[in-house]
Amino acid sequence: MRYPEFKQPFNYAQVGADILQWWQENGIFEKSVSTREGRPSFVFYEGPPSANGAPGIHHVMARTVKDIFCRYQTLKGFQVNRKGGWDTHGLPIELQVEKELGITKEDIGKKITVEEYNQRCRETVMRFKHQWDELTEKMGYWVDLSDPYITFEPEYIESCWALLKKLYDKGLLYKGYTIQPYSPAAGTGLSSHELNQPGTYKDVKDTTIVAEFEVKRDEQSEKLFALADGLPVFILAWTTTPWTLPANTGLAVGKNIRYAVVRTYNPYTREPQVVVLAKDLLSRHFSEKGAEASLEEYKAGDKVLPWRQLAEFSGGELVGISYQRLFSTEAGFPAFEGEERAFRVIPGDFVTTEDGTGIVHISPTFGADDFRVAQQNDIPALLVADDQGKLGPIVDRTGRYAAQMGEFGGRWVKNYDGHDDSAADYRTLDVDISVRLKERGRAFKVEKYEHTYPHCWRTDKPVLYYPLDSWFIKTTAVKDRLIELNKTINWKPESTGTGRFGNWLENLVDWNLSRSRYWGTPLPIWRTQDGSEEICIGSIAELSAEIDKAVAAEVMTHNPIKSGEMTDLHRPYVDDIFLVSPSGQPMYRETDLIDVWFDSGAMPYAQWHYPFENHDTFERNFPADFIAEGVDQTRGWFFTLHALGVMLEDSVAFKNVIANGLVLDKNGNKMSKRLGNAIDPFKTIDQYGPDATRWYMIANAQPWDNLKFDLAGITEVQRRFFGTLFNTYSFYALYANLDEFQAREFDRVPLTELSELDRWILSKLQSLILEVRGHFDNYDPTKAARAIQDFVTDQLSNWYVRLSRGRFRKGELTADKKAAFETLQECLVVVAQLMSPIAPFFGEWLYRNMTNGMRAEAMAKTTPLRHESVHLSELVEAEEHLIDKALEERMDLAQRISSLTHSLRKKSVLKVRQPLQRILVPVLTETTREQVGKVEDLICAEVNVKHVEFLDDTSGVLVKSVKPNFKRLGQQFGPRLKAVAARIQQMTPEEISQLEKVGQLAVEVEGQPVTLSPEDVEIRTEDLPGWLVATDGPLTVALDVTLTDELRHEGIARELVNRLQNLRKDSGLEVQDKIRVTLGANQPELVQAVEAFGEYIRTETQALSLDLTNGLADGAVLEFDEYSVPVRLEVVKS
RNA sequence: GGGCUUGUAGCUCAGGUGGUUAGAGCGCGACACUGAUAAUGUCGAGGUCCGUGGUUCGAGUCCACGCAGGCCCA
Repeated sequence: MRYPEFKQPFNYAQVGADILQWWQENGIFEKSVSTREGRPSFVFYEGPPSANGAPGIHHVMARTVKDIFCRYQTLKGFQVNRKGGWDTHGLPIELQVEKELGITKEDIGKKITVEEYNQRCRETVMRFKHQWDELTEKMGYWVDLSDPYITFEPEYIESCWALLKKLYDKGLLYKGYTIQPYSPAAGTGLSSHELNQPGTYKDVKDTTIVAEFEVKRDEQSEKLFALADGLPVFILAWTTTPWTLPANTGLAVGKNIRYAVVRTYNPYTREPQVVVLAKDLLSRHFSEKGAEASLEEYKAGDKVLPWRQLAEFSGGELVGISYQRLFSTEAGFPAFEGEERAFRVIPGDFVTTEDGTGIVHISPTFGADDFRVAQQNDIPALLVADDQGKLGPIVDRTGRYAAQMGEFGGRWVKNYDGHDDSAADYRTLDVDISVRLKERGRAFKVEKYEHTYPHCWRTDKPVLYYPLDSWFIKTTAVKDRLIELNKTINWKPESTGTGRFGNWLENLVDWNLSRSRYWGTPLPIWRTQDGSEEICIGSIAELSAEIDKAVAAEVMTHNPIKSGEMTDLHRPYVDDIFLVSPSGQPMYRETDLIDVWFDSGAMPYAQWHYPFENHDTFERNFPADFIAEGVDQTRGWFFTLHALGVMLEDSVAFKNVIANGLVLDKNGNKMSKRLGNAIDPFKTIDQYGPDATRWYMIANAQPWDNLKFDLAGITEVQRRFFGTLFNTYSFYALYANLDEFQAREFDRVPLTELSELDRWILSKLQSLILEVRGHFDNYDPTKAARAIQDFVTDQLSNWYVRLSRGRFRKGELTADKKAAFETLQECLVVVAQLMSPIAPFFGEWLYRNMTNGMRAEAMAKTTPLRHESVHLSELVEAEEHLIDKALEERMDLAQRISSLTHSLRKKSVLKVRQPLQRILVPVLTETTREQVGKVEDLICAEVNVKHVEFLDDTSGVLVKSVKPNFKRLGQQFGPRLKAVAARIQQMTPEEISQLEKVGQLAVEVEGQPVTLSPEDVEIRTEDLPGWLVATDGPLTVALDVTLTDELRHEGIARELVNRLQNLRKDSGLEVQDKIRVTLGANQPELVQAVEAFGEYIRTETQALSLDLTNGLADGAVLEFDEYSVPVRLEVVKS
């Protein structure tokens, strides 16, 4: 057997396993790289995954996208190195280890040494590596797993250090501080990337306060007191974080916002007072009834708060007013440096009248905007000294009030330590502060309010905005260049590049590098205690040289690098190294680690240990031609790659990028283990096979759209696409083997001798090659997949093979039969190749089944099919001269005429098995007649009629109608179009005829002469009087339903064939088995049919003889229509 | 609140530059075809193309404003 044959049901998962094994045994992946040595390279960067968790189905999606283009470019002849990598540092691993050990950050260095802790991280981070490797192999993702880059290795860290030093030398690395999101529970500042984690922003109900700040009476405020009639005046400010109120040092107003001065009462103490708030927000705080209620008669128990607006001021007029501190030193709260400059009204550009009071309470240590406007207006922050005398905010790093904070000293700002807060009388700090303010008449409104607030993505606790020392990379210095170069990157989809990424670049801030953690790349900067001298280390050698100086200065006892004691650059070892400054001062390492995103952004350099070695390799592999990751990486890996590329090389780091969307469950919900709707990638691949899984993911939606993952979709792909392709192959294999046919690359039937059908499918095939190449080149795998699928199912299987079956089945191996085999063989081999980037296993299976028999000769003659694997082959070029548009057009006509005829048969209840005499096709042009004439045989065979009859003008039976060509007429007539169109629809047959013959027609529309040309209308035939017709656009078909005796007899013959074939099948006969048939001669029509068409019946059913007899009583009976025919069937063993 | 994005049949998706009957597959019902086919064909049921305005002779398509979902950020 030359072509392997397979039984249904076909096991696609097994193909995956078998091909995988064959790849591994024969080193096909390695060969796909090594055989391209010396060819131009296509550079791909693997974004490193972290192996501290099990891979999910979305990883199959992401990696399929990556794999497709690497395989495609390999087919195109490029060498595609794919170095794998692992992302190993960072908070997720640390938190996982803490959880497993049952410790917190505070315990590190106490309950467990940093050394042990980091060792534990190192072990944990690769825990799921074997699962990742297994998935990589099973899904057919080709990446070099044997020599991956690993971000915790000394060489990798050393590269990062070298890059940092380059930035340092360029002045792009600096120490500063900002108000940053900070997670007291995790004990760390949160990067913007971490705050970008899904689920970070949550709706929470907090106690909120509209606090009353009592205005001091002075020159500035006299205009208010002049209205107040002796009452105290308060400024109202709203906050959702009452715990920041004791740190208040200023109030911000909008310069152009209008503020109202209102006479009213304190709702809690019922004291009369005057308050100030934004005019636009009056209705939020006061009712309409209150404006009418008597000011004088307000008393305890009244629900309606009376109020009167006294005056209006702009924010600018309020600036400079002073007010009393809310929590005073007299009440036990601490004095602080610069207090005399505090408690003033200042302008703030961020103030709105969206909510609150239009006045914003400012605590410079707890808000980024606050910090900025406070600095601009010389408002001090409230700072207190810690036990070492160092000044800091009123909240310490664990999220607790400083001891100095009077009655609230030592209180938790939020529940960061997990204390029991379930008791009914439990009161949060926010509540206690509210209560105190209410008692003192300093609260105007206290209420629970639901708003969104960021939470630490891992501990789930609310973040604090908190001042932290930080090292920054000054990305703002190269902002313009980042934007400029970004415009040269081909983003898929484009909007992610221009919108999401581009807008982000437009609003860039400096990159905060610092992380106060343990497991990560240490910041290689040493400083003197006073910070006046510092050094940035760029290599191990440099560090060693500096240690030598320190040893000489007796700051260090010996050099642990030279002695071989220090082989790891992580903490705690680097922290034990002290250097000496030029002035002889000891220098200590800045204890920060760097953002893990620096690690991954550094992979173009660090994966090669550049700049310490592999200069050539780096040069050859920078920048990347292609990367692909999830859209969530936009401000993560995509950004850090780009930023470092621009800052270090003044270049993009990648030229083409696909940002793929999320994989959701079939209902569009996010997959999560908790909800139990997560799809197990291993089970999916085991059950459906890798190819159908990959194909479904790619064909169903564009990679950058979210994918609603539905297993039923894989089944459909498997049935419809892979099933059809498998069957097409099986058909080829079955008949090729029966004929002992072996395709060769030589001695093929010449093109000129091929049938219409052959030349048609080959034309379609070339168009497909062009189309698929175009889509892949354009990084659009979905359109490529859909084009291949449509070709295989609609064109190849459902038209070419369907209409060619007879050619394969019958007789000797004639030139026509050989041509059919060769054409189908050509199509299948090309399809195998085109599909192989998306379905690498099935593509390989099909390619090898189709070509293994040709290999020896191909190798001997060095022809295209010499390659043992489709993935080693070279992508076929479209032979454009084979594309015959006229042929494609007339085949399209054949398909549509057939479809119309089927439709007519259905209406007339005439099954296809019943032959009919003719169909009638009106033709308006000679070319249509010629086109249809060339495919007449195909149509007749498909719809079982004897011939196609054309009707033209001379027949005198055509009824024509016209349809306005709106596109053309609209441009010509504009507003008059409706009238013109109406006139056209009223055209008489004579007018139509004149338009056709003369080439123009003068008519009158609304009293105006209008000249119509044939292009202005579409002339079509719609009806044949006396005939049942079907139409499809300009095509009309009529069916002659007259049945003659001969046609009836042939119909009977075909029924007999059908029943006999079924009987053969049911009896378990093979296709090539011969039979002898005896039929009961019990009906005259039947006897006539058998006599007339006996030869036909015998050929179709492989019958050596076909006899009629009256004596058949027992045995099987063939039943159809009104007939019931006894039959005896004998098998003839050959 | 801002940026980006999606909204077309029960489901998944197509619908260059505006053109008058909005398509496909799946699913559902019926009938048919088939010695490769668990495939396929024909017919049928199923659409206020998210809404409201606007531009235009003409809007699923362009513009504005909304609504709903998603992602990212404040």
